[in-house]
Amino acid sequence: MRHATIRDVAADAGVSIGTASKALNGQGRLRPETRERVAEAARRLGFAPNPLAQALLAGRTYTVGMITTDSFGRFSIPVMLGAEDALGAGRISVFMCDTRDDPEREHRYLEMLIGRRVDGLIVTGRRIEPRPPIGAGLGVPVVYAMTQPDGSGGPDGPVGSAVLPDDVGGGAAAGAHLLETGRRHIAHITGPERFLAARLRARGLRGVLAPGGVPLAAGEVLYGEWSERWGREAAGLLLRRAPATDAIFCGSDQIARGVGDALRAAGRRVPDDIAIVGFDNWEPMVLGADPPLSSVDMCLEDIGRAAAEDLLAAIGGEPARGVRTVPGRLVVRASSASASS
Amino acid sequence: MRHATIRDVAADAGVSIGTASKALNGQGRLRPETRERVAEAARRLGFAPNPLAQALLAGRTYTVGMITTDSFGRFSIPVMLGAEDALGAGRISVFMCDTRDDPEREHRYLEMLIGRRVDGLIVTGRRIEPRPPIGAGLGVPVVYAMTQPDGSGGPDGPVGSAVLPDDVGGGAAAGAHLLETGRRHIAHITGPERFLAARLRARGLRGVLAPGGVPLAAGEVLYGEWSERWGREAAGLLLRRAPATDAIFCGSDQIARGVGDALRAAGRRVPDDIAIVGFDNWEPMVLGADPPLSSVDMCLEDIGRAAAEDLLAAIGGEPARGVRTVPGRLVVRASSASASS
DNA sequence: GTGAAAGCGCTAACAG
DNA sequence: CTGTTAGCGCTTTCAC
Repeated sequence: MRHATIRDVAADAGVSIGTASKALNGQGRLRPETRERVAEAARRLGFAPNPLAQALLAGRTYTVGMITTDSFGRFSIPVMLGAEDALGAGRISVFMCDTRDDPEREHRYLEMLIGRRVDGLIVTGRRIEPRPPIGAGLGVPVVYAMTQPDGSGGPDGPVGSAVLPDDVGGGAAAGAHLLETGRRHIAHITGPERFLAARLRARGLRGVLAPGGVPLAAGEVLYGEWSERWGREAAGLLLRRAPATDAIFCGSDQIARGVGDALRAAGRRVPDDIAIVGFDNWEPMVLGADPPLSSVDMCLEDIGRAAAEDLLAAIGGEPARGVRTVPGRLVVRASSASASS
Repeated sequence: MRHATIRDVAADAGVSIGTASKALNGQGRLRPETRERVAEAARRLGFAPNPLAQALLAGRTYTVGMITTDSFGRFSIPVMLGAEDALGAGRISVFMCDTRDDPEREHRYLEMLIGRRVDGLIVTGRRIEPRPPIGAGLGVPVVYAMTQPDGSGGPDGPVGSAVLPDDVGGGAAAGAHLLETGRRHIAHITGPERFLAARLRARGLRGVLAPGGVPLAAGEVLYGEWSERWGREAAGLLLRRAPATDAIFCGSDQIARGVGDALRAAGRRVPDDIAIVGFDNWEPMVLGADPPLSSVDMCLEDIGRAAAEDLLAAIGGEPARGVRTVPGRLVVRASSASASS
């Protein structure tokens, strides 16, 4: 099944190639009847223009490269999905590249993508900390999603814009929800302090507790790891240090799972004695828990979509600047129902 | 930074375009010194041939389309990673397409990929049951990974080959391991019976129990759902029906988690009283569990890699036929250590 | 209104 | 050994 070319269409319609092209693209002035004849021929032959030829001529490929350092992990996947969705709607195809966090692979992919004349690049990651920019003077727009370039981009100014989740807002939403449901001894167990996301979420939480004069249970944020194990360990610690705790906001759903297990083992009921709110809204984790976990959803697909929109705008000549944040949303489930008291 | 063209290189080296091409591609007979001069010019100018032009001419794009129905879920991601890895090594780039299980989207993507003249297609899924073939007479080879086409492919014979995990082997490995570690009352809790994967895993387990005259604890496979909730429920059921059970092989890690929680709640110790083996070796699940879960790893990346290899072979004119199975491996962790007795 | 011709960047066949 | 030519499929002047 060879592809029909415009030549075939022209022959079939009894016109020249140039005329056929004009007819198909609505260019120039042609007799409507000619246009129709060409359209008809194209339809009959199942003609579709060869994008390679078009690209060669136009210098635009309608492709973009998506580079992830995250092995398509839990975070970058939804981001990529959202981006792919938004780009696909604009008839843009996506080359996917997984660098496995290897700078050398990243470089190879970058060369390949530029070589293939992509119209733009989306770089995704698993951590929001600034990373070395992917390259300067590439000649194509770059948008970062779930990660951001460090520095201000060198001599040429910023090398691209970035779209990030609203970690501060997420922490605040969790805190507000716990306050609203009557909790007054709220603790925070989260990942390593060196993670910007952990610090921002903590800041968001503090931001809503402080105005109400509600201190953090245990007096401080319990930084540790992003693991269930740490959740279990920290919960034990917390029960000893601050037995009055009636709510725990966790920096991840995995931590929340560990916390839940430890509370149950210690004979505390969730949510009656202690409410739990997680972060990520990672379905298998939050729905598998007993009771199901309330959690902050970063709306990763929206981040991807936003990044794609910014990229399309940049390709169109209207580059976004700086960092943009996408709001998340709190999903309330049984683990943080109102205290029964 | 405009891309240097072969014309620039030719000019810089003081030769004609044709000569430059030959020099760069090692064709024809040229004076070594000329070759060197051209190579030098290319290097200096950072020349890289325009793949669009090459593709236009050669009718090969060195791109393949990867279509997933799974929204890049837990199963298709590692598969895609493996495939992308193997293809990337062959300098082939991957267009990624997520159909969200929507036949119409699938069709759109298919048209787009064929239109872009991909050299081949990889179709991945989340279930191994036969699915409607993606299309017949596409003119490009297709390999299915983690899914397979139904029918025998219509008038033209099979429309492509398929690469699947070894579910039977996985079930057998789990059973053998439990027998070897001294368990004799082995139960099986798994997902819905309508899932081929569930039936195959059960078959594998039975295949190793039967020869040793070891009956299945509770007398039958407990089919249910792929969820923690079902794991909890089924474990309760099992303890009532077959209190002597000393090992449970679970059809998924999520089920295994639920089982573990229920056993703990019932006062049974893992692994001392009852061993647990899961399936999928899904790291966040198996490592987060307490104790960490033994689990069967389907080696999804290998499946992807195998699919990519088959596709490359097919593109090269040596299409694979039928269904190929990739061996998994059992990862033993604390949840199935030998009975202490 | 329509056709002929040039050219996007490259390779392959043929002259010289 | 090297240069010239044709052409992949398409769009876009520019004549007619």
